[in-house]
Amino acid sequence: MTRPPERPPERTGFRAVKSEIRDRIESGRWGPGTLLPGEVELAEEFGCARATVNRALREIAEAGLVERRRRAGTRVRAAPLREARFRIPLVRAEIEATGARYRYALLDRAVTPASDRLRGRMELPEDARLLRLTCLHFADGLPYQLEQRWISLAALPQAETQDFADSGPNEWLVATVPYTEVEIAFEAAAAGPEAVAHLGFAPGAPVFAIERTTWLRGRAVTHARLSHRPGHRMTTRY
Amino acid sequence: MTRPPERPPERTGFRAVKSEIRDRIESGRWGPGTLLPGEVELAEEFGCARATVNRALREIAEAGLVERRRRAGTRVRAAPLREARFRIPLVRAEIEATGARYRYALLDRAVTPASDRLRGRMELPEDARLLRLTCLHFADGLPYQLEQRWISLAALPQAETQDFADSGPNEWLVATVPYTEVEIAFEAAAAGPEAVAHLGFAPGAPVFAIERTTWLRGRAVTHARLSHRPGHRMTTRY
DNA sequence: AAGTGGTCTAGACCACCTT
DNA sequence: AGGTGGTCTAGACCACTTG
Repeated sequence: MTRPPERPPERTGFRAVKSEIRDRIESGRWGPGTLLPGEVELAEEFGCARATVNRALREIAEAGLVERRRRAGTRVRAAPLREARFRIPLVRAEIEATGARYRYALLDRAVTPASDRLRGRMELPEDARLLRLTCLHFADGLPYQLEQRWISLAALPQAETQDFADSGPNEWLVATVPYTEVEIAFEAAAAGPEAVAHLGFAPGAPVFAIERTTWLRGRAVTHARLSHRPGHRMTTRY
Repeated sequence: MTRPPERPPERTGFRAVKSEIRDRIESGRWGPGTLLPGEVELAEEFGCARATVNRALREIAEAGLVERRRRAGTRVRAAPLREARFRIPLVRAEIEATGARYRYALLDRAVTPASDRLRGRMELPEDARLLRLTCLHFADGLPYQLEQRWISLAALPQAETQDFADSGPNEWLVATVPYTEVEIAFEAAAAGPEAVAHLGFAPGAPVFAIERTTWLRGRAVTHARLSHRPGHRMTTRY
């Protein structure tokens, strides 16, 4: 048996400093509320420049383990404020990553005015016109995700001439238009008629749904509701 | 009307460089796939040190807008790989942040062997003993979240002597034991008997549930299943 | 082989906040 | 008022990777 090419713990550099400091926190040697030594002092201890300690501490602070304030110094957080990060990839990538074959189908396409609910979510004016698409994404021939999408024709008039028959609107969108703001929401909802018809849910069964809205410089671009097949779990580990 | 103390866009520093570069990407001037100028060149353009450009670009890369490789340079990502970040605060903080009054109740407490499902989730040995707690968190007197928690007594023997009558296990845990790894999962599940009894769900109704497991240096510490009251939405914006 | 980003250093000035 | 972190600079060496 040969070992995988495992990196030895770094002996120098900001990674070494970072990992040593994390270790002192995680081992309890520096418990919650402890005031850490100043950057200058740590730099002396580790035999490096202050900038190196600074980078290590900055990253530890970003991770939520410590809190830094001028003049007050760096303190171990009482309740480590950590974030869960989820990557929300294109469905195609998500499906192909599991080794399954991806297939896409457009179920419906229409131009509509915006409903009140949508105008609220997307922060749209009253007379907004939207392109509404209903799509289905398959993994190995089985329905995987139902996508209900609305595209603002004010922001993206060229969407009206796209037919979206062969590839999904999400792929077209990411290649076409950048965005500056995103809102993502997760919820558990009762299966509606479309989820029943296309995902094989019993009426009222629990559906895991993601809603995603994007804006470009304050202007709503698109809103999507992604409903997943029964049993879907969204997981992250860090 | 006075304006809020709005910060003018920075004129110098890595923030200025960062925001200018983001702007060029978001405006489409540097479209997907574009190779950016090198750090040296950008430093000349912006009249700053290379380290300043480096920091700006590093942060833009972390945000997923560009991809950097030695020798190859910095490229605008074709499909911006962006992450959704969720803070999962203590329920108490979550409730009090809305202005509501927080109340806690312990419903049940027992020491049990680990079920197969739990042993899988927590990666526990066969003979593991767990402290199982069932708790309810109220907002303004109404049930807000049902917490089903298991604590490994091998990792945390002192949990056995805690009674958890007055404050929740999560608060005790964050103040007592650090962790190095977390797994978080979201799902939509059908309301079980406890959600029906305590959260007012109809049997089988959709419940938004978060499962969270933590380890300290490879050793399972605790696992929690948090079920939310009807209509709960988890949202993030960036 | 060479050019790119990755990192470190030593020094400096500054903004901010706590005391 | 003074000490802390926040940031910038100029220069240097290094690691990686691609041509």
